[in-house]
Parts: sequence; C-alpha cells; structure tokens
Amino acid sequence: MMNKVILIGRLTRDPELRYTPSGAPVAGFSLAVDRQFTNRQGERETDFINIVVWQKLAETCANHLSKGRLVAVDGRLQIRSYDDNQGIRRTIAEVVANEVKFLDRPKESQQGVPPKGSSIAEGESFGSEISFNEEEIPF
Amino acid sequence: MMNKVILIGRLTRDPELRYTPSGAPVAGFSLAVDRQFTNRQGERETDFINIVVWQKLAETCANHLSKGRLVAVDGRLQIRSYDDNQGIRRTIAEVVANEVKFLDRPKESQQGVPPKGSSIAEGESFGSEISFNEEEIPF
Amino acid sequence: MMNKVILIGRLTRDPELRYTPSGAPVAGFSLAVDRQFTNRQGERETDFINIVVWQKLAETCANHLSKGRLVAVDGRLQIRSYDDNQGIRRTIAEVVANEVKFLDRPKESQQGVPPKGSSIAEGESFGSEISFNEEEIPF
Amino acid sequence: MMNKVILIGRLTRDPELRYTPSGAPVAGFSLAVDRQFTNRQGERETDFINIVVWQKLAETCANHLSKGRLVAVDGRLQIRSYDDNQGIRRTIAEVVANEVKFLDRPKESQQGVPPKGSSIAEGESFGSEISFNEEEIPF
DNA sequence: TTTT
DNA sequence: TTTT
Repeated sequence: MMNKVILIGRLTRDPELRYTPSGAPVAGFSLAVDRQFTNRQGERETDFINIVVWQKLAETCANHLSKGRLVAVDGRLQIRSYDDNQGIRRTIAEVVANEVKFLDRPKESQQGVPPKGSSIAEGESFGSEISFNEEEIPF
Repeated sequence: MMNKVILIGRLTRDPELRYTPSGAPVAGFSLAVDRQFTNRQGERETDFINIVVWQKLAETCANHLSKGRLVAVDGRLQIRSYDDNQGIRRTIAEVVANEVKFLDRPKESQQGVPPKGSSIAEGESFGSEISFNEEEIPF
Repeated sequence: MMNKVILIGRLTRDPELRYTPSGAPVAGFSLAVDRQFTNRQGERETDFINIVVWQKLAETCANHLSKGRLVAVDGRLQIRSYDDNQGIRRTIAEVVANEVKFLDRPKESQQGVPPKGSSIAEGESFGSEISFNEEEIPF
Repeated sequence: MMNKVILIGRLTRDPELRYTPSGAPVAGFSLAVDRQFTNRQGERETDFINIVVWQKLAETCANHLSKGRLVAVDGRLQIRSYDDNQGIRRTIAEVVANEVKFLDRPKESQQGVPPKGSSIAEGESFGSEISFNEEEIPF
C-alpha cells in the first residue's frame, strides 16, 4: 500500500547499465550506507544496498555517477525471489529508485580528460523516473 | 548516512517474540505490501518484507498484533549476511522498526474471549523504540 | 533538492474541489495529525496540516473522502507567500500530495443512501498524481 | 499519527542559537529547497522552510553549520499558531529536526583562522535528538 | 564483492 | 511460507 525508502550513501562501484529485451535501459549499483550507531564493539557498520534504476534516469546515472560518489535515493523496497543455478530458492532485496540526487562533485580527472559527469554541478538533480510494468531486471 | 523506510501493509502471520541471551525482547513479522502498479500481466504484485522490532515495542507488537492487521512501519533497511547450514553465504534484508502504528481495529473474537489487542483503540500509536548496539537477531 | 512528507491523519472536514481557470481540478482538505508525545501539561497536541491535491487524484479524493476519514499522504512541503486583503504579507504552508491512501472504510450511511465512497474497499489505493507547472491554487 | 519530513537543501543564513527559560538549547535556521520542476514561466522555484533543532543537536548545528551549507534534515512538520503584536492570528510552519546530516565540507576560511566546523569531515553525521515536551520555541 |  |  505504501512503500517509501530514502537513502543517502556512496556508490561502492561504477553503475552497470543493461537493456531489457524490449530495449528499456536499467542501471544497477550498490550503495554503502553507514549506520548511525556503532555496534557493541564500537565499530560503525554499514549496509550495502542494491539500487535499481530504470529508463532515462538509468542512463543519467550510468553517464554521471561512479564509485565513491555521494547520492540521495528515493524509491521503494522490492523483494524478488528466484531459483539459483543450484535450484536453491533465493530472495533479493533492492531499492527501485524514483529519484537520484547527486550530492557531491565528481573527482578531478588525473590526466586532463574530462571525467564522467564533469559538467554536473554540485547538488544538481536528475528528474524523476517512475518504473512500472517492466520486465525482469537483468542483473 | 541516512536510511529511512516507511511501509504500510498487513501482517502475513502473528508476530514471533524471542529474547536475546542478554534478555532483550525482539519481535519479528512479515508485512505484505501491495505494489502500486500492476505488472505486464495486469496482476498486482506484493512485496513480503521482514520487520524486526526491539525492546518494549517488540512486546507491544507481540501482544496486540496478529495476522491480517494493517500497520504503518517507520524504520531503517538493514542488510545482514551469514552462512547457512550448507555453508552458503546468504544475505537477509529486513526493516528494523522505530515506530509501528496500528491502523485498524482487531477482529472481533469468535467466542466471547477478548481477542489479542482488544483494548487498543483504532489508530492508537505505540511510541518509538530505537534499537542499537544489540546482539544478533535470533530469527 | 529533496522534499518528502509522509503523513497519516484524519480529515477535519470534507474536501473542497475547485478548478483552475485552465480547467485543472484541485482539491484541498485539512488533516489532523496527532503528535507522538504529550506536552508538559500531559496533553496530546495535534497539527492541522493543509493538503492540496491536483488532477485526477483531486477528483478521487473529493468523491470518496469525507470528514473523519483516515488517510496516508505522500507529498512535498510547499511554502507560498502572498499579500492578504489588508496588504499584510502572509505565508502558507501546505503539503502537495502525490499519493493519498485510504486507510479505513467510509462510515455507514444513516438512511439507506449510499454514502460517498461506499464502493471503496478498505486499504484501496488511488494511484499517484504528480502536480507541477500548475497555476495558482484557488483556495 | 505519523508525520515524517525529509529535506535536502542549503542554509539561507547562519543558525541562531537561543536557550529556553529552563536552559534547553534551541537552534533555528532556514533551508532553501529547490523544487524539482520549473513553473510555467520555466523558472525553478524554491521553498524556504524553517527548521528548529533542540538540545545537543542544536549546539552542534550552531557550531558547525553556516550560510550556504548543504544538509539533509529528517523531522516532523509542526504548525504553531499565535497572535502577533497587532493581534492578528498567525500560523507558522516549521520542521522540527530529529537528525541533521552535513553533506558538504565547510568553505575554506579566508584568513587562516579555522572556520566553524573545520574539523568535521564530509558526510559526518551528528546523532539524533528527539525533541518533545519542550517549552515554546523562542523565535 | 564493497564507499568516505 | 504469505496479508486484504
């Protein structure tokens, strides 16, 4: 009935862009979200959360985001089940993003080549894409 | 850094209440959250999301909630990894609740016996419990 | 950059439906949202929050909601300023809803006449309307 | 019953720190939150939203934040009414923050003097303060 | 498998 | 394994 997720964290790797058989772009990346409180050993733990992005927003993320970038994600929590290649039922949790906001500047390129996303101003936003009625996610 | 989840859905079964070795109450239940849009076959899918509740709120949920009840949950998405009994690494997603609001009345008891939660008014809220620095969840 | 509001509360009056000069439907209502904690006098206070709904969702709300109904609202907080008829600058806060979920059944009609919204099942949802690029709200 | 607000924006001025008669610290600042969509004239509008912070988090904000800083705020929308000095009833909307996350680095100081917040790393968080049962906000 |  |  209602399913809202809002995350702020850093990409653990560059986004991967794929296309569904019908041609819809889908991007995926993993977000490291540090917990607010430390555990009993005094360590700060972090949750690694899979993000899925569809359509135009997928291409924007693939073009402008990279490992280490800080983003805010607004989406919904989706639980998918499937059988793996050993026939074991597995369940996957992922956040399907409606909105991804870029919260920091891309790092300077080391060699004069414009880095991915170099023209994106700090804090610039990237519109909203609502994904629905799509085929299976090919990750 | 920021990790917020807000869900509205129905319990798929009665909550289970356990206690950690150190005596902290923990309750768990699964929430059925219908998706907003239907899939390409025109069916409405639903996500089944595990909820974990600690401390006093755990006992309140165990005492007053049951299968079928409608609730709103505010919490954070937590990803835990462990090795199952076949040594296969598995990962579990669950929402650790800070707040659980009861949105409907308990069903009438069939036989004059007061049902669980019968004294709880519609819409009554159950305070906020923030869980942290706790031992492993025994589900 | 990001502006999310999620509320659960009860309508303090029936929604009012208007149309902009260009014909876009807009509905408004006020939501009573009880605070979680009591104040120092031990009283529970409540916030009365103005909700604005556009387009098809406006008509759905006007047709099916009425005073006292319990709803969940997902939207954004909007601050508008204007000069009142005495030339005093005033500022208005309202939540522009993207989604309104109906969380309880309509009350039984007293006289056999079907009440507004009588065909709406408990928990039924009403799609999402995103309002933007609209003219001034005529309340 | 449920009242959640999540905002990302920039401070329009330095925070103001006050103390209630009983000694509780309260800080206030205004947040500029750009809207996602442009209006019919193609301009991007922005909402200016008052934020109130209590207790230790108030002092942390006052010490480390300043005009222009980018933050994420998690809180609740509060509507207060009062009569102004001309006896006109006025209503004020503000977000009472539970959490404030600092999303950018403080600007370099111009003259070698350590700037406010200079020891705060990018993305460092500042715990959570829940304010309740407090006296009137003295702004 | 992990980010700063 | 699933709720209405």
